[in-house]
Amino acid sequence: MTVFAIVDCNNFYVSCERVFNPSLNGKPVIVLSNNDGCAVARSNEVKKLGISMGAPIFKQKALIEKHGIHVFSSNYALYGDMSRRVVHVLSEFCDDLEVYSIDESFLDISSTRADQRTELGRTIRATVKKHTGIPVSVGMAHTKTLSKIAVRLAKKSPKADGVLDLTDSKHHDKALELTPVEDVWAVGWRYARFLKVHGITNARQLRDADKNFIKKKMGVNGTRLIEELKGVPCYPLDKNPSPKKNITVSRSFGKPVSTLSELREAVATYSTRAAEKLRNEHLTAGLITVFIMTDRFKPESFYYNTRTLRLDVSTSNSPEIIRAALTGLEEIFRKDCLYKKAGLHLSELSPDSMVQTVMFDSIDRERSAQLMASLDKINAVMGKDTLTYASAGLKGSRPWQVMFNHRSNAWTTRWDQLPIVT
DNA sequence: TCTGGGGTCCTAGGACCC
DNA sequence: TCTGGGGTCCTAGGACCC
Repeated sequence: MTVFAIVDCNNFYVSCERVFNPSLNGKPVIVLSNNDGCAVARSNEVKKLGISMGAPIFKQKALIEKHGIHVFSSNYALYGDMSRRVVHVLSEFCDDLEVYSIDESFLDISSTRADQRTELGRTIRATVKKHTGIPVSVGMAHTKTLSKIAVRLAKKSPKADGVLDLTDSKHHDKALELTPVEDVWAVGWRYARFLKVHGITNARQLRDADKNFIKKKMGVNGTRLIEELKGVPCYPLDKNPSPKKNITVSRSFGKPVSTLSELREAVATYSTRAAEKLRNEHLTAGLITVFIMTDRFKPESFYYNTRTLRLDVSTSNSPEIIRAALTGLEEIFRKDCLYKKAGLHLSELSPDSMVQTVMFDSIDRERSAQLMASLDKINAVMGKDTLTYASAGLKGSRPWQVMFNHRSNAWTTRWDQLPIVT
């Protein structure tokens, strides 16, 4: 029988900040979303104060001051790099590894002897800490869902001390009882509300609930969830994630904008980023959807619109994507609106080796591919945005640009921001 | 629910076909 | 134009994840 281990980084973004600023250890720390909007990572000290995940930060001002909470803007360059380092360490323990998210990986540890599993967990924990500075927790079980329950308890229980083996079903009743239903993987707040109304408040009750009743509300995923809680695996380890099906680039603006020219700059900038993502994945897009919206917390004046355009030939060429996006933008732009956010989705993605060209194609695809490759290379070597498109506007004169008022340094990915040992 | 961004999967319903 | 069953494809919307 398969045994999954999930390795989960504790308070990941906060831990990354602490690696490069150890004086933050033991202190309350929050990391914010883009535009410094809401809390996306909290240290244990902050969790105890009752600030929840996703809490809008402007509502927490008083608490922040009272407790001297250290607040950081998110620094994805740093977190992405630290994440790669953690995965690198894990890959030395296990070839069968699925990188599930920026701070979680599943390992197939079926070949480890039962009486050595906890020891393996401890070794993984110590090694990741030693090589990266990041504290992790480990949960083990016969299904992914149960391993998530195990890792949650591993963090909470002082006795477990960060590692919990939940393969033995004799511990299941107790563990599932200790897990509120809203903390079960695949149960969001809407399903949680529904389940509680029907008297299901913990994972044990969910496991023992009537399958058809759950299926009616939650569909096949509900059925799978119950099976997984019973120890029957429905989700295998996915070592090679299938290629992306959509690419989205969107941002809330640092300040609301009202003019078409500012929106054009923003949309051109996002288009450039989206095209880079495509090329990184060796994909091309056949469909592009552009959208703009005003402040969604002001329903009286809310405006949202999208336009979808089909590209004649599936492409990852920046200028073509910019052109299509701007065409769509002009169709949905409305005067007298204060826009808060814009973005684009790319879909109908296919490998760039399989592009179907049309007869009488006006673009020299080979040449433009070479141009894009050179551009990506220059930006990779000289720094992001060394070469950009004029339509994206000039750096420094973009009022719409995202605000990061509390950003730490990109300690590991930028030469000018390396930590200095004194 | 809740003031970010980037994803995935599932389902219901409509259009259209034979 | 309606009557019937059965199927596919597409899209929008809803739910979830981190």
